[in-house]
Amino acid sequence: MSARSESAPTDRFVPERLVEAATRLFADKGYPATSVQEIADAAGVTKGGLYHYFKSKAELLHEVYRRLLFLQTYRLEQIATSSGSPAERLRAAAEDVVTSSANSLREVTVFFREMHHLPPTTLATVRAERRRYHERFRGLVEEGQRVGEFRPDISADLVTHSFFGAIHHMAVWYRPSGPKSVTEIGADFTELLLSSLRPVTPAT
Amino acid sequence: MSARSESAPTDRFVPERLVEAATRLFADKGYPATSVQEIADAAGVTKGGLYHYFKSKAELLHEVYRRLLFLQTYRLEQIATSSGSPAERLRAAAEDVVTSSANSLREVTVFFREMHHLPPTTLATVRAERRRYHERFRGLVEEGQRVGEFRPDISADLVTHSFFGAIHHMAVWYRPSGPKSVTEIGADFTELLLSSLRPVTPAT
Amino acid sequence: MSARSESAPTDRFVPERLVEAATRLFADKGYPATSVQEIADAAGVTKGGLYHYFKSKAELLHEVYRRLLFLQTYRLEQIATSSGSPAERLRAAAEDVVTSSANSLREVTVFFREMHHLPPTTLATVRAERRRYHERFRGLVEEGQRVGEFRPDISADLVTHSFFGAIHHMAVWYRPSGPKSVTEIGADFTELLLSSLRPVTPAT
Amino acid sequence: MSARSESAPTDRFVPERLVEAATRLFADKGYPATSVQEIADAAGVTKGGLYHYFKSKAELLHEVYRRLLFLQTYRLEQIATSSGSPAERLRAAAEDVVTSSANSLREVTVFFREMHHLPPTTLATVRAERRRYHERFRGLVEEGQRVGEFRPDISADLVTHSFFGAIHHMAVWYRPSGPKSVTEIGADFTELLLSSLRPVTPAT
DNA sequence: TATGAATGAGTTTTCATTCAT
DNA sequence: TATGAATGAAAACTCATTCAT
Repeated sequence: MSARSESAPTDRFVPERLVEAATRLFADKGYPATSVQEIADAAGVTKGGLYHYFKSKAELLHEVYRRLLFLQTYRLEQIATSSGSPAERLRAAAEDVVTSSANSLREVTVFFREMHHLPPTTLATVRAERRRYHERFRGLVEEGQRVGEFRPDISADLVTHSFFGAIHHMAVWYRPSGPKSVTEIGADFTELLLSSLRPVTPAT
Repeated sequence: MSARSESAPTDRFVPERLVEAATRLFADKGYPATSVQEIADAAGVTKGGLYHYFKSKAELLHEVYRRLLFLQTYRLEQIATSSGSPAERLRAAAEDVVTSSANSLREVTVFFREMHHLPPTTLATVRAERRRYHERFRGLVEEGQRVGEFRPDISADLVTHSFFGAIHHMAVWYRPSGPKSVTEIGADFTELLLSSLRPVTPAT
Repeated sequence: MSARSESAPTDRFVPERLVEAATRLFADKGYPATSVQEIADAAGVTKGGLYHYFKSKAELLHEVYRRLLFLQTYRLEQIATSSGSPAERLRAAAEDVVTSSANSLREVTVFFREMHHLPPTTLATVRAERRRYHERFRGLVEEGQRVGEFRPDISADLVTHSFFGAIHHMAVWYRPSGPKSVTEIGADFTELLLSSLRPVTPAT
Repeated sequence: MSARSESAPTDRFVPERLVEAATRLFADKGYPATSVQEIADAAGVTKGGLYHYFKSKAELLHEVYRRLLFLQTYRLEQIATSSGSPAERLRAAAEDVVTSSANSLREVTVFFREMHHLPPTTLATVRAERRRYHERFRGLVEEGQRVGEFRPDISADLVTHSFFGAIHHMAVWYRPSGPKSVTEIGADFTELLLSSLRPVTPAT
């Protein structure tokens, strides 16, 4: 029913191709600098065809957000509710965020950089969901602080903001072709995060 | 600070007003979504007047970068070459970056978010200077690792990337009207940075 | 009234619903400002469905004209050929035009306002039929003038034009919810028409 | 300062030419069916130039209304406040409306036929002014009824509506090249109007 | 009989920039 | 030094119509 071969823009369904093209172009040139014509061309569709599936350019942007949010929220939820100590779960969550973000670099770039171009209502929804996501992650830090695994005198909020800032920033410097693999970078980032949370007087 | 010129006093501030207006608008709406007309209006100048001082919209964007880069580079240089242990200098540098970034939130926003709209040559220059800045900061980390003040098994490069990612991300959540002062946030961020660098086996 | 066909009962009314929806939308927004999609939506049909019954948007407009012309011509013919003095027949005709127009306000609006959007051949037909209608009505006035019931020194043509102009204009000010009933307005209009035709020296 | 020669579209000022072109095209093809491109072309200006003077297509339509309303209101006011019996003033007003409308046939056509395409606020203004105009004219009829010059049992409101309907309708049948001059038609229309208002029992 | 995908030409509007004054 | 008229290219979006199914 779906893709029988593995290349050519005519594979996969049209809306799929449109979202992919849009993601790539938005990441490369920014949302306002990308024309609907370019998206249509890149997806091998006419402009009219694009508007058959998405009622505006903004709706395409929204779709990029929906997909990333859905994916990330789902994964974090899975990890946060699994068994293991807070430190273990935070470690798993951090590694997962880093690797999945590295694999969706374009989406991440668009997410942070173009957010202010979302229509107001959509923006509110997206922000609310991102806040929930933030709180979920922060919750793991707080849990660890409560049970004594993490330094309690460092703001869990700040740690979370800092961590996601670092993730977002990956889009600026990380290149899949670079010297380190995604897994290594995930491990490094996680180590850095946990390192900053080590208790001042280690349990003897 | 600049221009001690000889023309009428109202004249002297026109370019200044233009850059300020442009910074604000670029931060609020993004570079491509801001029209030259809006900038001129916000600065109380006609479009023709704007083109008298800046030969293109891109040049205005460039100017925003020049100012921020100049300022930050200068301050970091001062601190890095001052006396004190690496840890002391890193602390001072980190605090300074946080507070000065918080005070120039709009410039920082524009810096990271709109960079890809710079004309190619300017972009190359800006990237080079940012790389130097990054290396200067990373150097402080490496120094501290060499003298044993910081954990040596954490990538100095990653720490630096992470830190600047966090700074940039401030523009997303920090509001001057929020509960914490700039100084407090600077202290917190710095503590977080240094905490992550604490040696695993504390100096006995 | 028409179509005693043999297909499914829901089918039979689709074209009917389409013409009604089109009439309403053309009257509200004008012919060019109404999209085929809107008409289809309003009739609860898909666009494809609409094109099954009408081969173009223009044909729908044409249909609005056909119906109104058929109706009005038929009624005037009936009245004009009935018995009674010219004044009596003119009175009956006028009352009938006013009331039937008031009951088909939307059709009347479309008739006069959107006529120039008819395709050329249709337009010619419609104009010819309207001219016949005009002449039929004017004939009644002229008859009355010949037999001395009406002032002979007033142009029958002008009276007719004026009367139909007034009728058309009803769409601008008349509202079914207004203070006067359709019958009252019909009586008033008729009185006004006949009043203007009264002989200068009343029959003694 | 103004037109030195009497033809060529480059004479007169640009906004003037644009309004004239718009009036003609709106009258010929209707407002929605007229493209901004056509107006610009007809006025010998680029589309950008058009938008330099009028901020939207709707504003051009509005301008057509402003001019006609201003003109007609001014003339009626002059006549209504002049000396003479109500009948004399009504006669003067009617003749003037007919002739000035005949000389602005296109404006009149646009006025009645395209009114519903005005933006809501403008529409409200225009309707209010038209209502004042209507009331002014109706006032003359009422005055004449009060002093016994006109039949009191005919609705002054209906007479006024009817008269303006007839005027509007002129655009449908009147051609400057026709057999009757504007003045003759004005006289005929006026005679018709006054004829309908003659008292039933003439003053003996 | 009816659908919905797709097209391509056309719509209004914006905008960075130039230039005569 | 500054203005405002003018341009021309490009933007987002709409729409009547066709057609395979």
